[in-house]
Amino acid sequence: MEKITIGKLAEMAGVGVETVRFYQRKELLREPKLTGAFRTYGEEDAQRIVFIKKAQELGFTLSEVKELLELNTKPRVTCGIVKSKTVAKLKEIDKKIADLNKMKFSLEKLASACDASQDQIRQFKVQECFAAGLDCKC
Amino acid sequence: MEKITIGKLAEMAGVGVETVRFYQRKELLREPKLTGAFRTYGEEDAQRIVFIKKAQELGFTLSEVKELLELNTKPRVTCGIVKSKTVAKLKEIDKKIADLNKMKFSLEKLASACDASQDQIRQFKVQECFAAGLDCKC
DNA sequence: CTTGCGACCGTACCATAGTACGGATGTTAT
DNA sequence: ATAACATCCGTACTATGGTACGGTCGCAAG
Repeated sequence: MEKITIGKLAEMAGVGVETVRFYQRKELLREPKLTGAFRTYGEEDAQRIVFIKKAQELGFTLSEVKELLELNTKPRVTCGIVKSKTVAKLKEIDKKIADLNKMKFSLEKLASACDASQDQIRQFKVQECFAAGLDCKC
Repeated sequence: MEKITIGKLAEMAGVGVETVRFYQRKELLREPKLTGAFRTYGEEDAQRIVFIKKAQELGFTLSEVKELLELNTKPRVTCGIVKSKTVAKLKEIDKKIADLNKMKFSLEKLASACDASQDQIRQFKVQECFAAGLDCKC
């Protein structure tokens, strides 16, 4: 079998060794079984770290990521809770997507204003466009 | 005209007074003109703060937000630069949207697994689903 | 068998993004 | 005019998410 040490794991996941230990302290990663005195990891630990980094880039904090990851580790008895938390996370995600689309729309306008007349761009104000809760009316 | 003090501005934007001063020190907000010894703001400053908060929630750091905001404040001569920076930001945004959609897809699977058989949910692993760069193949 | 690399541990330090504090001064309502 | 409140400023403190440091110990190759 694979014998993934902490150093290999960190390299696989594209993080530092200290980050792995940090995530373990924060209980984002399980404490792995020991081979002798050393921790031994599996492929799934690397996947988990990659997920954590992705989710962070999308604006989730580590404790939110923890919640996300816990959604599937709870036993069957808490199925209703998992369901409602999942639905709540889905709402958050939809909101993020909607806001990003508004931002995208505004930036696309900026890009095409750039292409067109040089006067137009002077009129264009990103913050006006994004303003009032990212509701772009310009 | 409106006479918006720092306290009113903070309230309008849903942040603390100290946060406004902090953004000024970071040059995310202009230093406003003074009415006597006190700063006087406009509606657009509140909009700008709201934009900053939104963009942060979407995973942009303050210095990235600063870049976004600077896209429209540069003079005409830098139009080409503005254009290429805008396009770069649009790519980042598209990537975020794509990742959020993958996350959404996985969570929707989790939600429906919750509804269906109780055995199914035990099989479902969010991290497997999200793994390998959020490429969900489950 | 020893030397050297990697893992072990706790602790300390760092950047980012605020938040609080405290003393001075300005403004407003009674 | 004086109390009450808001603003001014710099400085200090906080939480989050790591990153680095220094010393010890285990393992494997020469």
